[in-house]
Amino acid sequence: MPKAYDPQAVEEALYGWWEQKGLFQPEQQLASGLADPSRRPFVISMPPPNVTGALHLGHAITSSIEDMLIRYHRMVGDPTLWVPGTDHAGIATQNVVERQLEKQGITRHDLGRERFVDEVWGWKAEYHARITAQQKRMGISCDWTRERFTLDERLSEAVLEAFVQLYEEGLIYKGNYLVNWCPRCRSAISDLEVEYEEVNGRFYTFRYPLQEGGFLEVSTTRPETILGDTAVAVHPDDERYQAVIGKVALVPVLGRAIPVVADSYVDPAFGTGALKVTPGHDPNDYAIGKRHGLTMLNILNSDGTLNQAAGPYAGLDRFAARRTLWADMGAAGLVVGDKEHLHQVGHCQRCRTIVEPLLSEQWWVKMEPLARPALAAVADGAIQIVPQRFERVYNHWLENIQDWCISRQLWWGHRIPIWYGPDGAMFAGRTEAEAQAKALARYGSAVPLRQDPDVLDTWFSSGLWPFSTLGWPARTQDLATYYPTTVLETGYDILFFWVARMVMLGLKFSGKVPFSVVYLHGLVRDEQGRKMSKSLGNALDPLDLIAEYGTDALRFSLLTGGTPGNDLKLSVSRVEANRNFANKIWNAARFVAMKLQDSELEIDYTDPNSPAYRLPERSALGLADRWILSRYEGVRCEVQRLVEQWQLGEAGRQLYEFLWSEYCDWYIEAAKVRLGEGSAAEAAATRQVLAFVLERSLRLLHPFMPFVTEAIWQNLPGMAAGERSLMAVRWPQESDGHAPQAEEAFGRLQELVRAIRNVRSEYDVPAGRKIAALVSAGDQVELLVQNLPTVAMLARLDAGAVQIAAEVATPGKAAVLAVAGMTVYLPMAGLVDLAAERKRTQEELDNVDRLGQRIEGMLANPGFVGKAPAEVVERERARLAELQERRSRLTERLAELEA
RNA sequence: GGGCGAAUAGCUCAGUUGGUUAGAGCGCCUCGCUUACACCGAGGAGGUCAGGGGUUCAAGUCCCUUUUCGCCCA
Repeated sequence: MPKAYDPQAVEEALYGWWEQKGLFQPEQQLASGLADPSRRPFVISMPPPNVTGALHLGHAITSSIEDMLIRYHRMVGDPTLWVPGTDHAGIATQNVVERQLEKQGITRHDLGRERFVDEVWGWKAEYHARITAQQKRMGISCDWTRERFTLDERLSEAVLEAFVQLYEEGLIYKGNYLVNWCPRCRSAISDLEVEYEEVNGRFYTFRYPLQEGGFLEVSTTRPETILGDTAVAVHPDDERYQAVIGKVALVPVLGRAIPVVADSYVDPAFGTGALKVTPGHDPNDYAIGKRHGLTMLNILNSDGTLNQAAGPYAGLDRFAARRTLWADMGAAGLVVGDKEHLHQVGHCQRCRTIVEPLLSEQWWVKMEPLARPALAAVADGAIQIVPQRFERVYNHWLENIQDWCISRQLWWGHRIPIWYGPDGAMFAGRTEAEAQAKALARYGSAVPLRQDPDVLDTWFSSGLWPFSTLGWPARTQDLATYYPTTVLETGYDILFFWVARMVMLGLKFSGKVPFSVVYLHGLVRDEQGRKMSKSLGNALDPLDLIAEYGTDALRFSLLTGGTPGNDLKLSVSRVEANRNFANKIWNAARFVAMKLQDSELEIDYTDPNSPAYRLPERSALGLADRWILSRYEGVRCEVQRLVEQWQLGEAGRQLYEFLWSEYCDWYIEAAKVRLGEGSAAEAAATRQVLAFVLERSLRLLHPFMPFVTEAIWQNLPGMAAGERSLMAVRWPQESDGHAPQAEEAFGRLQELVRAIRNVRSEYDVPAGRKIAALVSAGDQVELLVQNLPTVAMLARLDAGAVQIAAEVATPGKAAVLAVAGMTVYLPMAGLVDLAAERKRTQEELDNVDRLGQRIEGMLANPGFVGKAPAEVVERERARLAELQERRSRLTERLAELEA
């Protein structure tokens, strides 16, 4: 093993080897005997990345968490399936390709639909290879043989089936309503795809001429919509405007006559209290228009220019029209003024263009009937959301759900399976033939049919993902075995977009919840908490981090850097620290492997999937052995509990702490003594314990850091034999290491060693100098005598010059420690400064007194003694006794110093 | 306007049935190449757990409230 762990040297080869072993597939897990066929499969549908996207930290955190869960469950023995795939991402992908064509001066219309779509498929092929290669760098153990793409033939069949069923049940309908229109994408988008941003706009106030003379002052943020006004509204109770209700106003410039209506929607306190009403371009005005039977006028073309309804302004872009109209109105004396105005403006999620509400004929899904069962699934616990607080967000959205606009005026996507007859009649069909058959039934003869040109919202197909990937609508074996899936893991930002829709569609089409747990992670942000973005230039590329620090370091950082549902600020220094952690384990393993060489290790091969280092007889174990075995068992138990409770970060942190601060810092150091100075039997026992704890810890850590753990495991004698993989070794069962007395006793030795090191440091004793010690050990003589070699090595004492007795004679010039129930004298001729000793002792005494008083206060409180659990009271009593004992030692010492 | 989250060491964060003197990483200070590791080891400094009130024998943790920041929804 090289001196430093080099991730680049091992990762890609290990990944290829894992993949080739086939154990990412549940069939292989069962065949190898790793998975237990009687256990319920553990299944995750991977959130499919955009096929033309590049791996970013959002994918990286998703991969890290899901792979951690998958590896854990595979080791536990569940038949484990992780279904990967990519999403065609309609608008996003079409935009990317269009922009690319633009560079060559071509628009998609130049190519025509068919050639354009071919072009996108070409892109898909190229970028698909790139994104999956990038995902593999993360080490994800998903079943690539089951990889899917939302536009695959089988998945497209699922989309058609879902659409036709919903259509036939009346849950999908076509209608002319107000939609969010992106003039750049030239498509409708759904409510969710509109992002509101605060914009510093202007608030324009002008005079609305009345037919009978006079004016009504009205304000707007979008003057160009004046051209689409079909009413002016005031509040019915507004005294200022009683006289104008029912009168006729004239649209500026156009002179169109429109009514003045009374509607209580109008806020008399806002602006002038009179509202221009544009039902064709504003959702609130649309509602007013419906109530008053107003004309719905559309003044916009699909590209955001004004249409014929705008009269002289036709052909102008909406913003140019705004300026021109306002200037014209100024010339006509209608302008009152304008001022700065901060307001929320809707932008297209994909291209940031300002969205226009627009009347348009689109396809919709009726949501309320789908939402009700989805609410119930969470309410009755069929689906558990982690963290639980997101249930409220989920509920609120579903309780106030709006119908979903699913048609997009794009070319890249699933085409709407509706055909129109010559008279406009609609025929839904899973195939054109099915539609034709329906048409034949209606017309009695074959007629030419025209398919709807639009495609479906990408999220419509994503909503079917957990079951379409498993074969639905066909009744496949996979569907029967692996559906419903177990966990849906994703970022909280797509709770509505994706999660809620999968629940609704899953319940609708499979009659079952699509997953029983929703685990939501936070967004990865930069160190200042800003969203990572290309334009800010603060985006960290996971591949760069992997190249510099290794995949395990990145994974561990993402897993332990935060808590579920909360955003995670990723700092490079943290990744670096975790790279160091990987190196630390690597070196601990180097040490162990070196010590194991040529020794005969006892290995139990009973379970071919789980070779195990045997433990020595209990009687052969030293205190440090019993201590580390007990700590190992504690951590094993805790890690398992935390993982089962979705506290993955805490589980990882505990492993870090255990391996570094206990196994490396204390156990390995202690082991050196018994390996070097102990009997052959002691050395052999120590080797077994070193190997046992390391190997078991590697299993526990493997789901978090798969590469370094596997690379080390391959080097452990007797484990891999060149073919076994740590990935497919059983998760450790409970061991019988639990030994609280050993933990207590070793803890005392640690306390003692720390105290001596502290004094050495205070007195600047060089590390190389071994010092003498006299210890009044009271009833701990035996503990100390037995472990003297260890303590001597750790505290750098001269073992030959250590005197231990229940009470030793007080030496002269010595530093004195009252610790762990003992008094330790460190005679350091010429070094001890009496004044400094007095000060140090006094400070310690003060500290002991302070603590003692606190506890005395608690114990004197009848409420505490009476109401606190007995064990808590008992613990405090014991602590007090110990403090009192320490206090008397310190007082004694102080008296000596002052004498 | 409604909802949610955050506020803990200089920085980034843990702290999940309320119970030892509140922890880690990085940074900082002092030592040290002690035969796994300088991607290291030993020791140390550093916190009125945002403010206020309450519940409790006991509050960083539960309740109320205020402030600041962020997000979601309308």
